[in-house]
Amino acid sequence: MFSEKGVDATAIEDITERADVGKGTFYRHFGNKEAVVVALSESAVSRLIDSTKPAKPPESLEAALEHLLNAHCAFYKEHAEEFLLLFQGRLLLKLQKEAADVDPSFAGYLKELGQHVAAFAPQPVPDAKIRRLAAALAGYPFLHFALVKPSAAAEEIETVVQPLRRSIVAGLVALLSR
Amino acid sequence: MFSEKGVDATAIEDITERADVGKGTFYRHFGNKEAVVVALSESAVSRLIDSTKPAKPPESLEAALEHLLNAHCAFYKEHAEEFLLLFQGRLLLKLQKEAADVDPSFAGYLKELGQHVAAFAPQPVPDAKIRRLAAALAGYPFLHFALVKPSAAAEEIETVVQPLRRSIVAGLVALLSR
DNA sequence: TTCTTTCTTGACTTTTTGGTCTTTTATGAC
DNA sequence: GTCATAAAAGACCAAAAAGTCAAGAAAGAA
Repeated sequence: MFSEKGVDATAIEDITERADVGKGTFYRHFGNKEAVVVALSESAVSRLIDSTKPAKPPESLEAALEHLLNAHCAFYKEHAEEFLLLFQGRLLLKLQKEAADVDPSFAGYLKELGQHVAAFAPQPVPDAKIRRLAAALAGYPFLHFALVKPSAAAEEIETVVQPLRRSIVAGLVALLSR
Repeated sequence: MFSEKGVDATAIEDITERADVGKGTFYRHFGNKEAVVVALSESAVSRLIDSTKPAKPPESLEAALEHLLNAHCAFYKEHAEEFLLLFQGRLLLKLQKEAADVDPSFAGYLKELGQHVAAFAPQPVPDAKIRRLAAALAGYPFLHFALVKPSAAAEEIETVVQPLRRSIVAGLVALLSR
C-alpha cells in the first residue's frame, strides 16, 4: 500500500483492513505507522546488503563497483517498489548534501558500502563520498531500465549498458581515489 | 514546505501560517491541497520546458539529446527541490511502466519532449519510448551530481561527465531509432 | 464622505485519523 | 472438560486536520 499511495496517504485503518485484522492487533505488533516503515526498510536494506555480497572477493576497485552496480540493478528489477520506498522522496537529495540525518537502517547500508570499497582505497574513504556512491547506485537502475527493457535479450542489454556502466565506474573510481 | 516535510505531512494551516493569510483566503484561491500541488507542478513543468528550448535548432538527434540532458541537469542544479517534487515518488516508476495515467501538466511535458526528437525520427516516436526518454532525463541529474560536485571546476566536470553523457545519448539514440 | 462591492479573517463545525481499552475468542496445560 | 493465559477484535475517545461562514476591513465609485 505504501508504494501504491504513499506512506503518508496510507491510514492505519487501510493497513488493518487489507490485512484483515483488528486495530488492536496492529498496535500489538507496531507502535505506530513509522515502526512499520522502519521494519520494511530494515528488511529491504538487509536483503539489498545480502545481494551485494560477492561470490568471490573482487580483484580491483573497478570490479567491486561494477558488482555493486549490477547488484543494485538486479534488486531494482526484482523489487522495484521496495527499492523506490527506500530511495524515495528526499533521500537521494539528502545523500548528495551534507545531511547527516539518515535513519539507522540506512546507516548500516552505508557502512556496508564502505567495506566494499575499503580494501582498494589508500586511506579511509570519508562518509560524504560513500553517500555519493550510494546516490549513484540508487540512480543507476533508473537510467539502466530507461535505456533497455528488463525483458530485452541479454546481449542487447550488455551492448547498450556496458558503456554506461563503464563510464559510471570510471567516474566513481575518480571520486573515490581523489 | 512541500519539499521540506513532504506534501502529505504539510497541513493547510502550515501553509496559511507561513504565507501569513487566513484560511478563508487560501480556499478562495485553491480548492484543496492537491490544487496547490498541481499549480506548482504546472509552473515547474512550464519553466522546465522553457529551459529545454534550444538557442538554435540542433543538427542531429545526438545534439538534441545532449541538449536535453544538459538542460535537465541545469534545471536540477538550480531548482533541486522542485525537480524532486516533480519526479518524486512513483512517477519514475510510472514512466517506465505502461501506466497511462500521468497527470495533465506532465502530459504536456512529454509531448514537448516528443517534438524535440520528432525531427530526427524516421516515423512518429511511440509514447512508451518518450516516457523512457523522460525517465532517463529524470535519472541523469542524480548520477551527474553523484559523480561531480556542482561546485567543481568546469573542466573537471566535463572530463568525468562527458563519457557518461555520451553513453546515455548513444543508448537513447538506439532506443529511439530502433 | 458615503455607499457598495469585494476581499480577508479566524472562530466554528465536520470529518478523518490515531491510539486506547474492554470484551470476546483462541490456545494450551493439566 | 476446565481453567489460565495470550491474542484478536472493534467500539470508543481524543486530537488534528479539513473545510465553512458570518462579521469585519479594504478598496473603489459616485
